[in-house]
Amino acid sequence: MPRPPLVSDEELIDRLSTLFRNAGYEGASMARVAEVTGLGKSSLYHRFPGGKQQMAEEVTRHLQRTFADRVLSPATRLDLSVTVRLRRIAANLRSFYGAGMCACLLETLTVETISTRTSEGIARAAGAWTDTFAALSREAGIAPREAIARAQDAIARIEGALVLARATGDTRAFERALRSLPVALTGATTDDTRSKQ
Amino acid sequence: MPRPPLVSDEELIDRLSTLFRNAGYEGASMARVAEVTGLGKSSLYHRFPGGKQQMAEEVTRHLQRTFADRVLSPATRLDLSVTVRLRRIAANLRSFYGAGMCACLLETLTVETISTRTSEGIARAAGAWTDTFAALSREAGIAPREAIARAQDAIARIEGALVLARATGDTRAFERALRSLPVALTGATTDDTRSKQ
DNA sequence: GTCTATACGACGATAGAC
DNA sequence: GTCTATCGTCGTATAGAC
Repeated sequence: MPRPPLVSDEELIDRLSTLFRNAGYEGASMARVAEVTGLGKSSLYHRFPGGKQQMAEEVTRHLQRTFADRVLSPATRLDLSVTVRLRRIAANLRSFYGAGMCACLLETLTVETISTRTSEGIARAAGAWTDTFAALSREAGIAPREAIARAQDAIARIEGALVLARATGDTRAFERALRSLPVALTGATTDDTRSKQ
Repeated sequence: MPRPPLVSDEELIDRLSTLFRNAGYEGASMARVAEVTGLGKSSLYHRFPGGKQQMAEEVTRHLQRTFADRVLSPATRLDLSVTVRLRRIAANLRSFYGAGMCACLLETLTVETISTRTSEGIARAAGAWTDTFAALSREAGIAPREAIARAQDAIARIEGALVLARATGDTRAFERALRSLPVALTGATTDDTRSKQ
């Protein structure tokens, strides 16, 4: 009769995700992994035969799912206006990133040397986020190509605000990025650089 | 009679800066440092008695100076209009960041565990950049508080575009961030989230 | 499935010769 | 000022008992 695991798979990947997000790939040493999960190293290699690389891959997948569920899910609430949906997404982003004080895997995992599989996962996550924002922008009447540009620009502003917050401790740019999200994706703009491209 | 160094101080800090920018603090192992500088480890500890931490501090200072000289210097060209100065700065940013494919110390050095002195240097560099942009914005007639907000937002957009480029390989958001820089700091905006703050 | 014990390399840093 | 040789520590990963 197989022995039940001390820590459920759900719990395990959840704690791993938190660690990888805040410490990055190289900062998340096996010692710290063992510490935050309460498991010995051998147990971890039993659950992740591929070692740290496999952990990074599964963390990437898990955070992408979590992001879709806990952040982007209002995007498909067709009963709400696009603006209201974006306001809800902004609120979700605020809590997901701890009001600007939490890092994003896009930033922490792209600095370090990681496997091709993991960086492909990161690229896919960025793509999914962009697609969601672009779809909302199109739904608000923005032309397809400009919708993609607006989506990328909005995400860039959010990510950059997180970088700035980590560097300076000032989270106001993050707050403004969230506040301006509905306008950035749906509103009129004085920025004529997009149409010229 | 003292023996002249194999590599000049200038050359040394320059190669170190390139390495730290692209590999980050933990990725810049002493082995790689020795490799790119052509010096042995002991020589490096002779020139940097404080070890890697001292290297990081001096790289931070050096890059801040370089950034001021090679990127932000048009800001004080009082003979040019603010818009023209910003276009020149945008061009400088493009070459400084390798058209979007080079990382920024703000991103790479804030992920990893570094000394307080170094992170203070990073914060100072971010502050200097913000101050320069905010001064230009004020010069264009923007109110002081909003000028700071615009400066932060413009920097966030640039930094975030670099993150996105590293994650996806798509540098178009970076290009747009540079193109819209003059308007972002000086022009009218439909973004009413700033004044509400 | 989890543990203790350990292998083995890479890390940052140092000693001492030249 | 630079080198070779080496230290101790921590990294990932594994072996084998329970």
